[in-house]
Amino acid sequence: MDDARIKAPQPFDFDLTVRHQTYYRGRAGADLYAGGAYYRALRRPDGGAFAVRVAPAGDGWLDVSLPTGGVASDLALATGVVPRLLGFEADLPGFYARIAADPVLAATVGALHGLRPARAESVFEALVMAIAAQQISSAVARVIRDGLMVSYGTLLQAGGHELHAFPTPETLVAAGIDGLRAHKLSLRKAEYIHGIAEQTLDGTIDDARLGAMDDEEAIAALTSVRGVGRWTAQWVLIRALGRPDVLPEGDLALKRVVGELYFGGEPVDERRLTGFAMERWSPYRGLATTYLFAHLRQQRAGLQGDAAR
DNA sequence: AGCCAGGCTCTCG
DNA sequence: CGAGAGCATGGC
Repeated sequence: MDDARIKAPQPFDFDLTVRHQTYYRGRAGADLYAGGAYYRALRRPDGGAFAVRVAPAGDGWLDVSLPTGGVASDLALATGVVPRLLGFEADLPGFYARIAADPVLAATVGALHGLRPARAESVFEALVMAIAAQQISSAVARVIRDGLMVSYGTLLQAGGHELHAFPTPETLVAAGIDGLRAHKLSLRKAEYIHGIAEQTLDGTIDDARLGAMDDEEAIAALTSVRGVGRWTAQWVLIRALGRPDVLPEGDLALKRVVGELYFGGEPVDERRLTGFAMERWSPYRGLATTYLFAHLRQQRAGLQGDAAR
C-alpha cells in the first residue's frame, strides 16, 4: 500500500494554498506544484529523503502517495506531516469572523478564501531560509536559497520532476563557512547558518522544546541565537511553528503594504503597525500577515502576466 | 551607474 | 541607551 487519503478541514483551497507555497514558477525550496499536484521532499528521522505527492481527490479529500517509493514507515510519516505542511490546524473561520469588520483586509481575504498558512518542515529549515532572505530582495533570496538546495539538498525524481529535500544540518556543517560563502551569502550570514546547523545538531535548537513555549518565550529563545533577530524569529514562529498571532512588525514589505492599503501610500512605522494590528487583527495577526503577503504575490504575478502579454 | 532590497551584529558616542 | 557602518548580489 503506497497510497492514503486524508480529509482536509474546511474551508480549504488546495490551489491557492499550494500556489502561495510555491510562488515562483511553481517551485520554492523543497516544494513543487506541477500537474495539479503538490510535491514535497521530506526527511526521515535518520536523514534519508523521499518525496510525497498530494492531489485533490474530490469532496475535500486529498490523495497522498509516494512517487519515489520508500520504506514501509514513509507513508505514515507523510500522512502525519502533510496536514501540518498545508496549515490544517489554522482557525480560518475564527480569523474570517475577526476581520469581518476590517473592510480592507476582508476584501483581500475574500479573494483568498480557503488559503491556509503552509509551513516549513522544521525550525532549522525556516531559520536557514529566513536568514538567507534577511535584508535583501526576494529575487536575490530566491537565487541564494535555490543554490543551497541544489548544492546541499538531496535530489529526488518525483513524477518526472526534480525535487530537492532540504539540506540536513550535518551537510551544512560539513559545507563549512567558506562553502556557504561561495553561495552568495555574506560572511556574516554564512557564519550564522553554520552556527545554526551546529546548534540544531547539538540540540540547542529543538523543535519540540520551542513548540512547547508561548510566542514571546520562543522568540526570546530564538533571538539568543547569533544571526537571529526579532524579524527572523517571528517569521520562524509563523512558518515553522504555525503560530497564528505573531506579527513581524519590523518587516519592510509588511509596513509598505499596510501603508498602501490603509494609509494612502507611505509605509507605516513600527509603532503604528503594532497598535493597528492589535486593534484589528489580534489574535490572528500572523494569519493577517500571511494573507497580506499572499495578496502581494498575487499582485506581482498579475503584473508579470500583464507584462508577458 | 547607483540605490535599494521581506535585517543583524558590532562599534562608538 | 541610540545611531550608524558594513554586508552580498540581482533588479530597476
